[in-house]
Amino acid sequence: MTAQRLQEIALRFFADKGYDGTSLADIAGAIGIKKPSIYAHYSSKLDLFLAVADTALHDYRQSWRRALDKGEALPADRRLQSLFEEMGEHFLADRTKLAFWIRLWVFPPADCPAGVRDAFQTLTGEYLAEVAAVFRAGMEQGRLRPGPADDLAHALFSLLVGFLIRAHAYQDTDHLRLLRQTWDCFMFGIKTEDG
Amino acid sequence: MTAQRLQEIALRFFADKGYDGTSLADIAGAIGIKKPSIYAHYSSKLDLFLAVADTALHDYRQSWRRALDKGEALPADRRLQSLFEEMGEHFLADRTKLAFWIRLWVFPPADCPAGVRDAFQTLTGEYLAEVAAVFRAGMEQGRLRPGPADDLAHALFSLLVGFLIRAHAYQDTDHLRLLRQTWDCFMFGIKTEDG
DNA sequence: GTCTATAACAAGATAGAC
DNA sequence: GTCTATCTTGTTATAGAC
Repeated sequence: MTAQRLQEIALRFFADKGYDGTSLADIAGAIGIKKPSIYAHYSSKLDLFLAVADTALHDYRQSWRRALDKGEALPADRRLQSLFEEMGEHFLADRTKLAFWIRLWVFPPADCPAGVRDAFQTLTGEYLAEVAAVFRAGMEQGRLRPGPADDLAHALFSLLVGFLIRAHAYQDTDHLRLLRQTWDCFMFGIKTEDG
Repeated sequence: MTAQRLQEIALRFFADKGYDGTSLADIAGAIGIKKPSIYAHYSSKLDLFLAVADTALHDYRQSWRRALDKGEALPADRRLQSLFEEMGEHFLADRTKLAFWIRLWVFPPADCPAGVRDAFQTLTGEYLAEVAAVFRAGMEQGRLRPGPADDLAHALFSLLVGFLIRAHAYQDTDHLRLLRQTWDCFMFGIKTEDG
């Protein structure tokens, strides 16, 4: 199916050069067809982008849904760690996916319909609500410090986002080690007890 | 000076719509001149961008240089906190500056010379080295847990970046409260001592 | 479904008058 | 320094043959 190939290649270009920086000739050339042939599969450049974005949103939801389910039986603190590492490894494993995801969330194209941005925000809101629930469970179990669960969920999300963006910008270092180190800070703090 | 006005307006457009998404006609129109007049001040669109980027890089360096100096007399843990909050507040105070900074670092334009990206990386490298030194000092003073100072500096940087990008995407919530909450997690951890 | 050809337009950049 | 006019190139998109 050429439509599928088009999405794959378009994802690469949009992730790498951005929506405005990508021309349909680039995409067509990369899969060996001519530019007008794209219109047999997608009615416009934006239509192609929306198809790619839709796939990305589904993948995003699936990734945290699966990561949450995977650690369901764990105590809350271990579940959060599992979630953090699973999400980190998920995006680290595919840099193209990561770059597209960041671009879609942080700098969507100017003519991107508001519905897509809202869908992203809604998904993230659902994710944050789930994470906050795990925080509350951990506090009730006495395994996590008492605190504002919603804010803590946002803080953990910030940490994940920052880690991923740093990984996007620094392509060289040992990210898995840093992922665990970053998690340990969040878990145990950097301060000594007697400070 | 029209050249100065051009930089200010260009900064806004580049931050908001990106380099590729901004046309010289947009910029010219916003300050009330015509497109060709820009060429009396800058030899090309890229030349204008580089001028803006240069200013942004200086501002970036100055912000962490000043934040580091400001807390020089504090003990290491308080100094890190001061640094984190100063940097956070610095970028939160000017969303345009923040958006341009993120774009320049994470998704520079395709025709952006490698020198500019390298300059950014070098600046960040210097910053990370300074932060790592503060970590080491804190460990020697017994106020911070022993650990890999370089990795911890990166982790703290990730946290700041994630917080800022989250703030860029969610323009509504109370960011200063979340900034402090996020810091507390990093400082004291989320785990109870007896876990 | 893919192609050639072309329309319609926007963008960066230059020439030359004022 | 700013303008009008123009050039050139690149882009999205369509028409119509195969």
